[in-house]
Amino acid sequence: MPSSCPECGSSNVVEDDLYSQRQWVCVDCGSVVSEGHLTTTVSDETQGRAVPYHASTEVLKKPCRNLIAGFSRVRALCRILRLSSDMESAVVSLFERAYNHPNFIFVTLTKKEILGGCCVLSVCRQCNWPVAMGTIGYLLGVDNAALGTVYREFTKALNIEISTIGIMDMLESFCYDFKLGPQQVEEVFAEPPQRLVDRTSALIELAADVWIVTGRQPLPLLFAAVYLAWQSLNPTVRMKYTFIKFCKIGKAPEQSWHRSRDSVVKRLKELRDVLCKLGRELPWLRGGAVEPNTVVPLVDDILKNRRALLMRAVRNYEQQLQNESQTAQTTECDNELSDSNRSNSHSSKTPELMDPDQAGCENPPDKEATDCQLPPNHWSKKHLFLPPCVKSRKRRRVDAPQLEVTGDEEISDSEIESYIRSQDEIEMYLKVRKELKNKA
Amino acid sequence: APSVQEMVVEDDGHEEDEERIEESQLGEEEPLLVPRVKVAEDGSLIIDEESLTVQVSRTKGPNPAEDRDPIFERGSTTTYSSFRKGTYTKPWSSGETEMFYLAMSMVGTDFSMIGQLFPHRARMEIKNKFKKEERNNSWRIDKAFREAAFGFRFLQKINGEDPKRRGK
Amino acid sequence: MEQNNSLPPFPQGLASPPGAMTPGLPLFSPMMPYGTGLTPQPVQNTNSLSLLEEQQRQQQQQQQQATPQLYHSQVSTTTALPGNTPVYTTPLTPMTPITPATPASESSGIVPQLQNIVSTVNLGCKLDLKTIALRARNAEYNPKRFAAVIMRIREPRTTALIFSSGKMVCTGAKSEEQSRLAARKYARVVQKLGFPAKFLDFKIQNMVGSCDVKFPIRLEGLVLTHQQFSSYEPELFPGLIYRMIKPRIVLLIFVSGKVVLTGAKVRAEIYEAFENIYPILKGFRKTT
DNA sequence: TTGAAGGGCTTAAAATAGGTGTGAC
DNA sequence: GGTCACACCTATTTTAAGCCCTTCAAA
Repeated sequence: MPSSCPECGSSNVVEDDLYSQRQWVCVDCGSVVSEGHLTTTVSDETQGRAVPYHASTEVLKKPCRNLIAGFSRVRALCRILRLSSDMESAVVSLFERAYNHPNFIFVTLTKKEILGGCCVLSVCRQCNWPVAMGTIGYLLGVDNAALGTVYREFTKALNIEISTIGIMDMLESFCYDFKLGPQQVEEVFAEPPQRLVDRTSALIELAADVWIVTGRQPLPLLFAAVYLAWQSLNPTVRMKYTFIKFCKIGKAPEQSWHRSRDSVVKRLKELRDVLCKLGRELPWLRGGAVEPNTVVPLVDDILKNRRALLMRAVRNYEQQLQNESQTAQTTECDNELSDSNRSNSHSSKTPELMDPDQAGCENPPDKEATDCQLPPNHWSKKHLFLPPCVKSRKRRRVDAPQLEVTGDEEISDSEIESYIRSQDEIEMYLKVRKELKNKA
Repeated sequence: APSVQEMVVEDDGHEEDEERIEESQLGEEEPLLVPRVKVAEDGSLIIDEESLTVQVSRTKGPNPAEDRDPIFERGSTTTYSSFRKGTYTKPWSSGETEMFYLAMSMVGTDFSMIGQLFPHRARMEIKNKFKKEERNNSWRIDKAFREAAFGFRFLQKINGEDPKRRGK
Repeated sequence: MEQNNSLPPFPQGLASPPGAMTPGLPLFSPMMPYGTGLTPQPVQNTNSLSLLEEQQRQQQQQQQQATPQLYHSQVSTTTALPGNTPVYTTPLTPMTPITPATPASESSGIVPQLQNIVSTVNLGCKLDLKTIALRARNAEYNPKRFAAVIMRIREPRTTALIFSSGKMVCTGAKSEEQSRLAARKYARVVQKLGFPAKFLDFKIQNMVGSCDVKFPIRLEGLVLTHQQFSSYEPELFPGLIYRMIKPRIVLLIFVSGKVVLTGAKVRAEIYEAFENIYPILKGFRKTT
């Protein structure tokens, strides 16, 4: 039995028949220890290894410390994320491949560690094991952007099949994360997980249909959908509980939702708005107002009939549009084509956009907030359901008219001289710089 | 011995500190919820013994992953990281904005020096302010540039009397 | 001085936007039609398809078939006349059935707008950056932070990085000509400061364009059928990153229908890339 | 307590280049 | 241990939409 871990020196090495494989594991760093050294590389994983790294002859000598450290780190990650031994083997093998890939030889140690996380993520995705990218980043202690950058390089370099875990893959496990069993919460809060899963799925499907999913982070949306689902399954009691209270009732760890509260709230608003649009189509509600704060009790009915309601809502909307345009006819139509986008004989001059506040204008143009609204015939007006970013356009960029130049224009001396400091200015500049230096 | 994790800590040790606090707090309240990690003094990542024990005992039975039962233990798979480096800029007061334009007319587009004139503003904040003003009030930027001489005289004045005084 | 004044202003080969520069003439795309085999197409190669891939492909094909691409608000495009005259009416009913996607030879009628040009030029002499920073009002120099002088001019509104080697990078212009004019102005400023600056090897290094296809796009569908070109990680970035092989252009595609194109050396590449992507995007519009 | 608003970050491309991280030999 | 050959930080521009943070105003 190994007395200590060769990696971190800890004596906290335990026998572990995990996954019916008898092995010694360092509890502190996750290294798998055997006969005093690491049983690194799953060489039996016949995964067409490009480089037979330090051939099996000199295992102890060559693998540099960072590779060994990397192995224990990826193994630790695998254990934390409860990967099977097969998956862990695949991860380790993949990591060795990635570590020795020419693209990653000279990269920083940080990047090499992130590489380990990428291997875990990649294997998880291929096995449909629901792990968010953010989780890996959290465990590695790196920001998501860094992880994402390395992940892209990694998949490219190793020709890894890009397989994204969709929001639906995450949904079921996500719902089960909430502790809403009858033993865990008051009876009125309790909810069988499967019921929650079913309703949340329906909500997410609806959300996808009406463009709330695309381009958005999955987890805030899941939080919003689960919360709405939970409320709608017993509206009379649960409607008064805010999202945060729900998280506390369901014992969701605060760090999982705290930072994304704002996004969750935005998704909630979007979901409720959509539910309202559908709720208003319910025949038996004729005349009754459906507002975001009262729509939750209708969710059951809405989801049961969502396909029909969706079609009805769209049909009615289009009919209404048609009526409006017929009455308002005659007027000139559709200025879509005049958008800066469209073909113009002199594209860069877009005469419609003649900017009043050109250079040389002394006074504030005080036109300022000209167009915060969409043009009356914007294409988005033709559809009831569109990505929110289309409907809520912020101020249209008033692109200043671009000077049409040949590039060979005369350049006046005076213009150039306006960029040059006079002798007095230079002296003053030096003086100020010196004083700032002294103060610092 | 230089290890991978040490390098990481050097990179963003500050944020690591914050997370460390969060984690230890969490560990105390909900031992079974999440398989936990401890961050050692050297910054290395260590599996919490207790959660490892739990894990081992649970995996004695049929293996979840091998059974392809995604409902089994889900733990922290949905935990979000967000070690994001956000830099918050305090809003510019109108007085401060005036001083920004004054500084512009004095030293031009030397944002580093302007940053030194504004002790509580980093160089990047000055640059972002410039970009924003250029977008929304380009006429003022132009004006500041044209009035460079005036700014220069003003600088002479405040520099001679009290170079320390500035908008803040 | 202006040694190169007599050079053709735009030696890269002038490319008209498809249908844009020829008022009165029918739209015609000077670019290769799609389906030449040179442009990225939905994954068709059968070699090395994993089981998963195969499944995804089949799913996608089903999805595409089920996707009603029959409703569109697009009308037969005519040349836009100068002066904003609306030239067509949107049909009152947007339910006009059309032939399914990929009308290979039809132009989109949309012209990407150039947003940013990056160019380089060699001033051909060693420069003392401290002197430049001291004597130019529009300059900034922090050798500790960055080894170049950052200089800005007001017209064309651009920024330049000037290195002690004499090499210069000019950014921010919205056309090739603007970029060249700006670069010449920077060179003049340097000359005025007493350096024997020349104007050698001016070159456009990168162009960024953007436009709007005016319909929403199912990015999750696009990433499945074009996975070899696409990266879509909504956890990290809301847009889909599409790396087109020919022309070698990277596109950022957003659910809103907005598209950013970058990586071009000449504007024709921007136009060509957009004409390539447009019929693909049309296959993923599906509004509710 | 809740939201709204505003600012700055994320992604892509490309050149420029010194100083330094990184590992093989 | 020095050389070599990479990586990769600082910086510049520009668009897209989302996220995440702070501040401030109504309930």
